[in-house]
Amino acid sequence: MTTGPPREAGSHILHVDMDAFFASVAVRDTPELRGRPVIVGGGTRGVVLSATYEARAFGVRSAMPMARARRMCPTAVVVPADHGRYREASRAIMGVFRDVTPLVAPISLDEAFLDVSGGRRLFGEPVEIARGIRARIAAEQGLTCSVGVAPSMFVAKIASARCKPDGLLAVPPEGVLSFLHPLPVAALWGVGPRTEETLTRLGLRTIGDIARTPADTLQRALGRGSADHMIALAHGRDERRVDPDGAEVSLGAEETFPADLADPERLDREFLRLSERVGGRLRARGQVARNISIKVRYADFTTVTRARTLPEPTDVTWMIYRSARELFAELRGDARPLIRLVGVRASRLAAATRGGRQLAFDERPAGWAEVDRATDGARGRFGEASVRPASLLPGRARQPPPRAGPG
DNA sequence: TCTGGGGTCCTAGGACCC
DNA sequence: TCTGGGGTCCTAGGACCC
Repeated sequence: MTTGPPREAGSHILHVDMDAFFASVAVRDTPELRGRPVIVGGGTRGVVLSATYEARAFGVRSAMPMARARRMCPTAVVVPADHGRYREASRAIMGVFRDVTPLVAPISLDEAFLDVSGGRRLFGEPVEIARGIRARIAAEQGLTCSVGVAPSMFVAKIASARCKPDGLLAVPPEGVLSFLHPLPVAALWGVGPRTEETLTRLGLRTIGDIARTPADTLQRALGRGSADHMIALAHGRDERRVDPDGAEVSLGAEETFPADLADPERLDREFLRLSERVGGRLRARGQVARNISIKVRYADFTTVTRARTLPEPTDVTWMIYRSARELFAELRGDARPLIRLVGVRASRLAAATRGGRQLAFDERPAGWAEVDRATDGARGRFGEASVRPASLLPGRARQPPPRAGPG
C-alpha cells in the first residue's frame, strides 16, 4: 500500500508502544502489585512474557526462561498471562489511535505505527497528537506508553524505544542523522544478536559506522539484500508506508509439551489437535491455505520444518491434518525419538471462495467440510470445549484417527 | 540458563522450463 | 562430450520481532 502523502511532502509518523504491557495490565487490575517486581509468565517450560520495571531492575527480561528469572528475582510476584484482558485493553488503545487517523498499522497487541500527516489541521502538530494519545490512554486505560515521532517508521520506532518508559521523543527531519549515528547497531530494527556479532567483527559498533562503510564490504558479510537495506536505514532512508490493512501471510499453532514425548499415538493426536485449531481459525477468517507445514523440535532443541504445497487450497481440518501426519511420517525415518514441540502452519493464504474446486475422488472434501461446519457451529453455540474429534476424547486415546471421509 | 507462541522475511539450492 | 542463462516455483533453515 502506498497511501499517504508522498515522502517529499514530509511524513509524520508516530510509533506508540505500551510500557511492559502485560505486566502493567496485571498491576492496574491488582493494585496490591503496584511498586513490586511482577513477572507475567509461567508454565513448566515457560519464559518471561512481560516484567515490570521493578523486576527488570534485577535483570529480568522478556523471553528469559522463567527458572532463570525467578533466580534473578526471587521476590517477584509471578502471574499467569490473561490474553483476554490484553486483547480488551488492546482494542481500546487501537480505538484511540483510529480516532486521530485511519492510517494505523498494529504491530502487535501493544504497539502500532500511525501516519498522522493528514490530521494536522484537525488535531494539531504531531507532537500534540502524541501528547493527546498518551493522555487518553493514561486516563481511560490506566496504562502508560511511549511514543516516537519522526519522518519515517523506523526512526519513530527507535525513538519510542529510547524514551521508555512513559516518554515522548520527537526527531525532526533535520535531526535524523545526528540522532541515529551515535546509536549502537543493535538499535536498528532487524539487527539481532547474530547480525550484531557479524558487524562487531567488522569493527562496526554504531549506526554511523555502518553509514561510513563501503557497500561491498557489508554486502560480502551480510548478503546483498540485508546490506542494502541496512545502509539505507543508516542514512535515514526508509521507504515503507504505514499500511493499515496488511494481509496475513500465514497462520499456525504449536505446542511445547510439559515433558518430551516419544509416543507416536500421542504425537499423532497433537497434530490432530493443532490441525483443528489451524482449520478453525482459517474458517473463522474465511481463508484457505495452499501450503501446510509442520515443525518438530527435538529434546536437544534442534528444529526441523517440512512443508507441502496442496493441489488445491483448503480450510478443511482433515486435509490439514492429513498433510501434517504425512509430513511427520516422512520425517520419522531419521527422527530422534524425544520430541519437545510440534507445530502446524498454514501459508499461502487466500480468501475462500465457494465452489469451483477440483479435487481427487478419494479426498471427499464435501463431507469433511460439512463436519467442520457442524463443529464450528457447535463451538460457536456451546463453547470451545464442546466438540472434539473422537480421538481427543478422554478414554478414547488409543483409538486411531479416522482414515476416510464421512458419507 | 535451559530456552513460548505468534508471526515475517531472506537466502540458498534444486527442479523445471524456455 | 564436459556444459548457457534467465525465470519461476518450491522447500528448508535461520534470523529476527513482539
